Amino acid sequence: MNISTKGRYGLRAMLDLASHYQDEKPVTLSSIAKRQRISEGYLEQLMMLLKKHHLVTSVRGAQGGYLLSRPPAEITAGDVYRSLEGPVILADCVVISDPLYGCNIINTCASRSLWCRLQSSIDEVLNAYTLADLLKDPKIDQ
Amino acid sequence: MNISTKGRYGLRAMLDLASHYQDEKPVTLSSIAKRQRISEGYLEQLMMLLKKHHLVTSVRGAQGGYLLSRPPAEITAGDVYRSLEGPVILADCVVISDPLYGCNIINTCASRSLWCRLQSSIDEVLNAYTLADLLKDPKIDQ
DNA sequence: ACAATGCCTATCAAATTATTAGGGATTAAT
DNA sequence: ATTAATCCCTAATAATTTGATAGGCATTGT
Repeated sequence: MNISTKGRYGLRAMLDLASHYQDEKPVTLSSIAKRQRISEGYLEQLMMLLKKHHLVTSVRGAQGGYLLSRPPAEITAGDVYRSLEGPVILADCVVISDPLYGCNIINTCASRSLWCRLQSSIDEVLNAYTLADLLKDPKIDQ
Repeated sequence: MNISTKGRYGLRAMLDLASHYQDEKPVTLSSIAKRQRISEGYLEQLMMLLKKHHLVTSVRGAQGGYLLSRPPAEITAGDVYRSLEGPVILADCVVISDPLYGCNIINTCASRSLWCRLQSSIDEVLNAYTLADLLKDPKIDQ
C-alpha cells in the first residue's frame, strides 16, 4: 500500500498552486515542474486529470498557465487524490455488491469487513484536510 | 492505493487457519488454497513469509500442514499485513529523516504531514482488529 | 508573425505483482 | 523400506501498472 507518484506529485502541484493563489495569475506548468522537480511531460498529464475534475482551470496561450478553480480552503486532499488515482478501493469485494463475488468464499466476508473499515478511515482523513490546512499546518516530525 | 493480493490472500488464509484453530490439527496448504480459491504455488510463498514472521508454524511430511502460532485473538490484521507487504509506507519522505530529502522542495513538507497522518490512521485500524474480532464481527454491507 | 503556452495521443521503459515450474527434504502410514 | 503426502526453496516467466518521453496541434499575448 503506497501512494503512487500521481497522488504525491499531484498534491505537491496543487499545494504549489495554492501557495500562489493570492497572485491571481496563472502559474505555468514548467514553473511548477521546476520547483517541484517533476518531469514536465508527466506533470502535464496529471494537470489534465485535475482539470477534468474541475480542481484547476487553465489559460491557454502566452502568459497562460494554471489556477486553482476554488480557494485552497475549499479543496480537500481527498479531492486531489481521487481526481488522480480514482476512488480509494482497497479490494474489489468492498465495492462489488454482488454477494456471489467474494462473500461465497469462506471467510472472505471477514476480511471484507476490515477493508471496509480501513477504507472509511482513509477517506475520512483525506477529506478532513484542505490545501489551506496543509499549508498552514505546523510541520510534524516523523 | 490498494491492497495487493499478498495482503488480501494472506488475510484470507490466516482467517481460514483461525477458523480451524480449535481443531488443533495442521491444515494443509492445498485445502486452504482450494477453499480460498488461491493458486497453491503462490499461497505457498505467502505462507513462507507468514512463517518467517512467526505467525504460523508448519508441520512437515504426511498429515502435515500449517497452524497459527498464537490464538486468533492475539494476531492482528496489522501483523498479517506487515508480514506480507512490509510496513505501511505511503511515501518515502515519511520515513526518511534526512531533512535534505523532500523537505527542501517547496511545499513538500505540507504533503508529508498528510501522508504521516494518513499512515498513522491506517496503522491504527490495522492494529485494532484481531483475527478473532474479524471472525465474530457482524458482516457489514457496503 | 511568433514565441509561449496549454492540449492531446501514442509509445516506450521500468518496476512491481502474480503465477508457474521443478526439484528437494521430511514424515506418517503401510 | 517404500511410498505418498506434505512442506521447503529458488528460479523463471507472464501480466499489469506506473512513470516518462515524444511529437504534433491549438490558442493567445506581444
